[in-house]
Amino acid sequence: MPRTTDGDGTPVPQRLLAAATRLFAEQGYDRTSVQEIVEAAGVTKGALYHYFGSKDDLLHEVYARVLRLQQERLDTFANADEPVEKRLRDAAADVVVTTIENLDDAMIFFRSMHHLSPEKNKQVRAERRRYHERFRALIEEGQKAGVFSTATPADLVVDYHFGSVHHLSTWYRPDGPLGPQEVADHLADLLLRALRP
Amino acid sequence: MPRTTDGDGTPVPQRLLAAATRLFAEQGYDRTSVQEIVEAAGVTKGALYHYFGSKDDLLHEVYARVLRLQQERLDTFANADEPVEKRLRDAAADVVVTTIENLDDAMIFFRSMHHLSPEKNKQVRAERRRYHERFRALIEEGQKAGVFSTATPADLVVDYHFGSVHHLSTWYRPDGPLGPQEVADHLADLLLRALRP
DNA sequence: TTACACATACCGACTGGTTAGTCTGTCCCG
DNA sequence: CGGGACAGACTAACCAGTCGGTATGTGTAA
Repeated sequence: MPRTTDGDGTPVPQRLLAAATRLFAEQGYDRTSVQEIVEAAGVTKGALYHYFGSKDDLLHEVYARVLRLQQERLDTFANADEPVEKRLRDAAADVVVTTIENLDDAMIFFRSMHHLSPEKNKQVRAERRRYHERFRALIEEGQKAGVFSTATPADLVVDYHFGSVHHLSTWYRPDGPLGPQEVADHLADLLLRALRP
Repeated sequence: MPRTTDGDGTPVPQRLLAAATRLFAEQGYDRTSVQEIVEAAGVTKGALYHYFGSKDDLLHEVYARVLRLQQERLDTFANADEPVEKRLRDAAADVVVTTIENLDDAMIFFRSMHHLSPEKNKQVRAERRRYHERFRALIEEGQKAGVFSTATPADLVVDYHFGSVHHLSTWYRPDGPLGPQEVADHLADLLLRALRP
């Protein structure tokens, strides 16, 4: 029997990633020692450095996972066979829901970018830009079609919306009065209302 | 002659605070060593610990300064003798301008909250809430007066706007195409448009 | 079927480097 | 001459990453 799943059934690399995600979100990247991570995952340093090249690598994995997920979802909504208003609203609301459902990831994402090595940072920024562009294209499409106001540059509108998404990890509490879908509907509403011609 | 102003004319405590602000924004709190700060300020550790109790204290001072400034400005705009739409627009635009003009402060503010000691963190949160409440009151006033839509709870609207303010330090570049006032006008526009009944 | 080689999956003591904060002492001013 | 304003060496703690070692499974050849 390989030790890869010793104890519970989850493979060691995933246990490490999960522990790191939680600890990075709770205490920040720099305040979390590798020792804490391996203890939380029930292994030792040997295991961590067997699967990951560095502590930095672990952080990078978190980013890769989030980016992949969000890009996939955006593409699905953006390419749907629906009027552009609905596609934008659905995409805008969805990113809110998935962000709330992975608040730890979101916290890390926006708070720890600068802890990545310059090289990995660049890579993440590039992927992030792709996401941004796709979202912007959606808005520009609506503007050209005349269903969205052109008063504000599409770029700024995207940053406006993602600012609020970013901010979620600061104020949203699962035990608060609003569920993820409710918040998402409200925020998508605000976006669409701001875009009314 | 006291050494307090040795070299240039700026007093040592302020030189330290300025150096710390810049370095915290550039590299993050944890990645900035006390040694770097004192070197940048042209003094030694003795001087720093003569004026500040800890590295944490230095960070706290940055927060206190930002909060004081923003609260003052908000109060001025919110209590002006103008219709509520104008007061909200002015306040919303002003916070964008002052944030852009102090991007370093903003960067630190939103990225380093969790580095403060629990006690100081609580204090900052409390002051921040006061600010938030004042802003919310403005929106609720407009909603009651019927000039703003009541479709979205005022709380959420505030978070929506401050999310975008928060986000500024991530994407705004002084050498970009838009000046501070232009960005502020656009963002205030988006807020007011979203609030149209 | 057994025996041996080899790889994978880890363990945990150790190292080299860094850091916040302390403390003793010096210098100048009133 | 007393005290505020520093200087700078020192300490105690911590931490990322390394490395030699061990255990377990797998392929293969006699």
